[in-house]
Amino acid sequence: MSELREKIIETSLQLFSERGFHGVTVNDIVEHCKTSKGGFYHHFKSKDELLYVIHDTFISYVLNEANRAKKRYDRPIFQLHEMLKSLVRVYDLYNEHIVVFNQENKYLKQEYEVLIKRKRDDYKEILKEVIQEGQELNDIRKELPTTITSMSVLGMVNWTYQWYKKDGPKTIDQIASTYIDIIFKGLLTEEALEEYERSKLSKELVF
Amino acid sequence: MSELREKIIETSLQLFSERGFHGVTVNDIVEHCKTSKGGFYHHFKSKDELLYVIHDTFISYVLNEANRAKKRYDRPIFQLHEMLKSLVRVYDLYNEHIVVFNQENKYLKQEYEVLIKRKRDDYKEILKEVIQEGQELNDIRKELPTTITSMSVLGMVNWTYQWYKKDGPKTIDQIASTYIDIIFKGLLTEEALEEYERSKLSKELVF
DNA sequence: CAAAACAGACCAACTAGTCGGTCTATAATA
DNA sequence: TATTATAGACCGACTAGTTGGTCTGTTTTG
Repeated sequence: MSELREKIIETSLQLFSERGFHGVTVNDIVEHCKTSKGGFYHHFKSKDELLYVIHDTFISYVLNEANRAKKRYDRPIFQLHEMLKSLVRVYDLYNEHIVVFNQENKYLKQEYEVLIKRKRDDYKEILKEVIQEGQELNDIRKELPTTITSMSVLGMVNWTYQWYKKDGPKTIDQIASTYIDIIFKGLLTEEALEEYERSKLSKELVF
Repeated sequence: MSELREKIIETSLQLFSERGFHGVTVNDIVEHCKTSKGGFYHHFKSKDELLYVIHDTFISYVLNEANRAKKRYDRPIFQLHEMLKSLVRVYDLYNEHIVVFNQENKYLKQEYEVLIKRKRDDYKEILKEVIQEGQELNDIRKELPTTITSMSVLGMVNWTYQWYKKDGPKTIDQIASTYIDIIFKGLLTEEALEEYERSKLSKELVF
């Protein structure tokens, strides 16, 4: 990987997350990088491609994490636990990517938008499946509508991009465990919740 | 209120929510309205002011609803119940406003941004207070960190703008009651939850 | 008739993207 | 080894097009 290419991504990540995609010109980026238009367009076809690269980096990462979570555990609620943990922990790795991802996705050019949408939909589908399977096992309350429930969970976690700061008063793991606490108490059946509490004590699940 | 002014707002609401603020030009708006630049700038100082008006309409409405909820009930968890209900029900009234509000707030010019931020912060503060008071009364679990909890709740509800469609398979009241179900089971203490269930049966709280 | 409402030609500023060219490093050649 | 050839990385002045906003009228209204 080229050094300049990485520097352009880092810089635009910071600028985009502060001022938004349309609040930053290509000139702004190259000035901050101490490079030139030529340097920029040598590495990227367009400003839109740069936006796509940022989107793809993040969504590919969490999608991969979700698939690993599904493989690592066989019980849906533990898969869910792992998915939530990784989805929140990403904030310490890709905070700015996430801000841009959630803020600017409407501005992706169609050719890129379809690629991102596919992965985004894949992620949603995995989450929905996990919840549905949890319901079939009577671990998750059957009276909850599956789709709304999965969007609730996703919303709660994804909203983090609006307020999370790395140097804030709470660590990302504290935030994650609060989310998981609320979600598991909210979704699980009494029996499953008791079992989950026991497995926490026995350190079967490490945080 | 001028008729053209309303038409401009309606039109831009639709266009902004589809293509984003920067994906719509003033010319696009006036063409759709069958009016002219003169017409537009007679009613708005700038495109930015129009964006502000859209933001303010929505946030002022929900802020007002929150204050009414606080007055109507004296017990925090009932205030919370009412706040959530109104915050979700707004989707059938201001769906497009909300999409724009959540998508384009970064592009508000500073003079407008401070005004919106104040109201937004007011709303968050009310929600946080309600949850804190609920904790003091032992209605809401004391082990939950107040701030993260209130942001969780807000996130879950606010994320709705990402997927809700008026003509979708679920009514807004079904969605609201699912949210409330999950949140109340997630946040309330056992005793408070039992009481809440009883008051639902006795129709003390109507949905 | 005066003031408000609207029309639309026009402008100045800005922006993404281009293109001919340079510079450096490594490989091929003699 | 000395020289030439080639390729990739990068430069920056320039362009073509777009956009928000203005300004001078004209029409409508009370």
